[in-house]
Amino acid sequence: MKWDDLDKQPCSLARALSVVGDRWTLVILRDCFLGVRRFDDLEKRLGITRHVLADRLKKLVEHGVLYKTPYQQKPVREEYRLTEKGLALHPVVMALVHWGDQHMADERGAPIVHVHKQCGQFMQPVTVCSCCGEPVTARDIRVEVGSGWQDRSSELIPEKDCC
Amino acid sequence: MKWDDLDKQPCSLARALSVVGDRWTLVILRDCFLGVRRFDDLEKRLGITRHVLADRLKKLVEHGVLYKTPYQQKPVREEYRLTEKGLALHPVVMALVHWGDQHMADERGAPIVHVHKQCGQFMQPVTVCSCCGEPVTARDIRVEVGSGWQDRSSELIPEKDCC
DNA sequence: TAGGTTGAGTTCCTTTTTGGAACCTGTCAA
DNA sequence: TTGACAGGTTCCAAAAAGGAACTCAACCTA
Repeated sequence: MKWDDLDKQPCSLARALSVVGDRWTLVILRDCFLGVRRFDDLEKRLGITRHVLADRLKKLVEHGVLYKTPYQQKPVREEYRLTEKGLALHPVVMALVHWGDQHMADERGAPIVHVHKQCGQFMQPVTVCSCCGEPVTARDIRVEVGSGWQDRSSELIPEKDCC
Repeated sequence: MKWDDLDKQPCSLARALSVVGDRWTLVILRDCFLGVRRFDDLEKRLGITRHVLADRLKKLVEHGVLYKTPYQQKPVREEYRLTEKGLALHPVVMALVHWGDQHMADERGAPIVHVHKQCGQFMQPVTVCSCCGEPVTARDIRVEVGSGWQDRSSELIPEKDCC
């Protein structure tokens, strides 16, 4: 299967990855979450080549994850900012950063820490159930077919558990 | 910057993406979380080419995300299973699926739904603060330098907020 | 007013990665 | 003896990424 066909699968993860699943996109979005907004700043910080950066930004704008807005006239200069759809990716970024902190950090520990403005404490992201509020892990979840399912591939959910 | 240098950055997201940030890895891991374990099953379900699949599985084993374990002798056949490090990626997968459900689904809704075994309800993942337990969004977080920081690039955290 | 700088890209060419198909290796079953 | 199965490897063409140079319009500076 070609990568561009991934978003046609009946799978939300595949659809999400068709937007953010390439080599550079989430690194770009990390910087957007840190407040970086300009093409040149992104290029300097990321060490990405300019035409890949231009391409990724265009796609993110097309997908409604970022939007361009002018910050000066004459000459017109535009910056990229997160839309609500883009801001909604924050749990993804936090989850990845947390996994990196836990499993990929060196002996010095986390390079960046997060402060929760409301409670003022250093925090890690915890994933909880929207119904009962308890923390969930892979072992606590069972998967079922939902309304968006097309039964043309009825074998898509195996019987086995992940562990 | 080359992709292979990404894990040398003082950034947990970059380090995480050096493992799971390519086009196919998270799709493979999605199937692992669904209980798919064998090379052939992965190939059939994913539509990935065999040598990319072999390469990604090898890398995931090298990084300790999956492990190989024999399920028969003569001939030896091995399957791939998630390690604890791999299971710890579940919040990442859940966050991506949830974002896909919310922002990339068609009119039919989510193809797959999750049941929380403990409470028996359909659930969505919610990211909360590890200290106060309140839900957190991008706007609720402030970033600070942590112990793993190397100050060779002191400009890495801009002053601006993300929105 | 000539020359340099800035921001945001494009273009061109080379190197790496994918996609797609075919091939290989043990074992078992017909 | 042939074929199937599982789990790969090998080969080649096509697509994507890396790297450097070029563009363009407006501004700054001497």
